[in-house]
Amino acid sequence: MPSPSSEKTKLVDVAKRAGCSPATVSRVLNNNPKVGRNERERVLKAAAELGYVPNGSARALRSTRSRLVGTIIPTLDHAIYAIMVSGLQARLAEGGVSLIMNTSSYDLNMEYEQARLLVERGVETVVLVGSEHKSETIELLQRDRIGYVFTYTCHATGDAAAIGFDNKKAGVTAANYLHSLGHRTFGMIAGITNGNDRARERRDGFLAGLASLGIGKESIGVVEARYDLGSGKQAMQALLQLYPDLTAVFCGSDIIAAGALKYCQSRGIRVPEDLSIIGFDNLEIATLTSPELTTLEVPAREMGTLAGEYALTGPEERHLMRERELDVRLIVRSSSGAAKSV
Amino acid sequence: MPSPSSEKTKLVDVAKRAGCSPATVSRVLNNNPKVGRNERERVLKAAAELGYVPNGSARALRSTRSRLVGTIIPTLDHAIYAIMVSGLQARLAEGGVSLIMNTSSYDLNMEYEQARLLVERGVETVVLVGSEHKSETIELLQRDRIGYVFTYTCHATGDAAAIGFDNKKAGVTAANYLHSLGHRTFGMIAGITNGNDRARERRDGFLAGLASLGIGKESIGVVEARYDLGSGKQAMQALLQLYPDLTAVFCGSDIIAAGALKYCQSRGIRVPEDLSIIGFDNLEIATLTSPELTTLEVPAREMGTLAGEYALTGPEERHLMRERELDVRLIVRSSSGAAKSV
DNA sequence: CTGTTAGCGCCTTCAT
DNA sequence: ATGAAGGCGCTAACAG
Repeated sequence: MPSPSSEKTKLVDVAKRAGCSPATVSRVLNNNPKVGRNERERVLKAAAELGYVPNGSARALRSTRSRLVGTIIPTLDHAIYAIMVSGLQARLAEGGVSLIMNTSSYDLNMEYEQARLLVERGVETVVLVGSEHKSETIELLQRDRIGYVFTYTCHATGDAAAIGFDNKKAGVTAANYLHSLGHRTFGMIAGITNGNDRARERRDGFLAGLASLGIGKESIGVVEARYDLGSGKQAMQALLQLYPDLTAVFCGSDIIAAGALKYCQSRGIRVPEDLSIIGFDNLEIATLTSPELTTLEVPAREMGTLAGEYALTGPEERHLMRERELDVRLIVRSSSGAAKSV
Repeated sequence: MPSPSSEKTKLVDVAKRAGCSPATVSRVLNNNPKVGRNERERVLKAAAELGYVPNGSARALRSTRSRLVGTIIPTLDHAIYAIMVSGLQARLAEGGVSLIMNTSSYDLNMEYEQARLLVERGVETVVLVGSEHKSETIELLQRDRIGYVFTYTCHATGDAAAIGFDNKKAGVTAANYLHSLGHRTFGMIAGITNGNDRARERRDGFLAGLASLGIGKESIGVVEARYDLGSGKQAMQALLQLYPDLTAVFCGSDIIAAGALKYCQSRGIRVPEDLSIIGFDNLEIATLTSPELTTLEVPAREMGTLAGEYALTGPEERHLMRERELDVRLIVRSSSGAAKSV
């Protein structure tokens, strides 16, 4: 026989020590109100003395409540997602729920695989980014009656809830702002739009906004870039090569904008005198560059917190939180300015 | 076509459809080699047709293999941790293991609570930051024979493995570098050292390095700051107020350095002409500032990847990876320069 | 190679 | 308000 101290203590052990039945211990642990005060205290004491830690798997198996939530984000390398997850995790922890975190590398097939894993782990809710997903992913979730929320978008579809903002509207805001500064020739460095509805909608919103201001396609150049500094630089170079006349550039993220800015500085293009650049996200980096970046603020942490709130809300009351649109504020700093008068 | 039946399909259902016993299905699912090719294919086909997803809780309960790993980091808001987690998650995903992520807000008591939750979830390994933890936390893990790894440090203690770097050595490197530039009066903006062995060791290493170069305490000023831009600014202000003569400042992180730099710019202090500033981490932001930051590169992603590797390694072979010291490289950019000759 | 048997630790009726 | 008993879905023995 191994020494008794090396065996994991289980619920029965607590029951023995407290001199009651396993059922009573279980009730105490689950805050079942109909347990006498004496019993309750004896159980709690026994559990503490034994250093009892319940077995989550057994609990989940028996009760079908796993107290697990999953999230699949494109990447943790970009603060915009890390911060959302930060808010999500913090809120879930308050409710005693654990978060399983996965990344998809912006690949919807990979997202599906990760979703399968989450279902296997028995998560009760899945927090997704954007509203574009493989139909298999959605079907998988629906089949197992797992709740799911889209973030970074406010379009709820099917059983999904959505907690986010209107990317299209944000694009329009950027268009209006730059146009109001007198600009008439525009560039956009969008994120990769393939499989990314947020990037696509931002771009479409920007184009639609400009169109309704009477700006024709011939006055707008669009390129795409990955979300990193180097890609931002390259994209800016490509953009200026194709459209040398533009005086204002809207970037799909602050990282891209920072890269674009760096390129301009390396070529002696003055920002904002020669060229206005605005970003998207309002991350900490937006205030690190010189000039500081004008940008659109994305409520990343709040989306996470609210998604956590959603996950902690019982299935009955969830429908009340089906769609939540948060504001995207324009933050004016010094990377944007009036167009040079002709 | 998965049948639209509302009941969740379980292993027995797959067995029935494949015309074999549950045990065989289980074997196939677990890649047990002694299953005939025909059987295996029939099972796989049946599982796919039914859209079968195994129940992780039941598996974990029965087999004591949860395929779950947990991590507790101070915060996700700083890229240095987000990137480590990114590497960790990516490696674990390759092995079909899920990651439960928790944050402690640099609070060791909170870390303990989160550790309890992880134990409850049945994680097989816990990835921690630093080597300073409550004894209760360590005991908890040891009692349940859960493997644990320290990161951002290379001091393995007790049952812990360590995958990281030598913070003290890094501090010495900073001291040597700045001294070699001719500086003789130094400042340091350390991270909050309370409950943070990494911050403490960096500071101690810096001081020790200077001491062995013959620099007396009276020529060194030290303040502490939280890891954000604003705190960096304030700390720089405080430091210069207390020690107006210093010509070189070592910051505990790039964020702090960026804040310090911003403060200098706002006061017309030229960097590096009047003052050299160096950071720590080599995050993307280090190249966003003007001038770009000289800094010490922390192998954040690699630590995560290796910690994942450790977690995927069987208990028998783990001892081979008990201590792993990675290099911290000095990255010289333009925020540091020679001391003004007197 | 494949099937049968017996639980893993807990919660949840159903009794009392 | 408490106890007794059964089984959640799966896998590890053991047979054959």
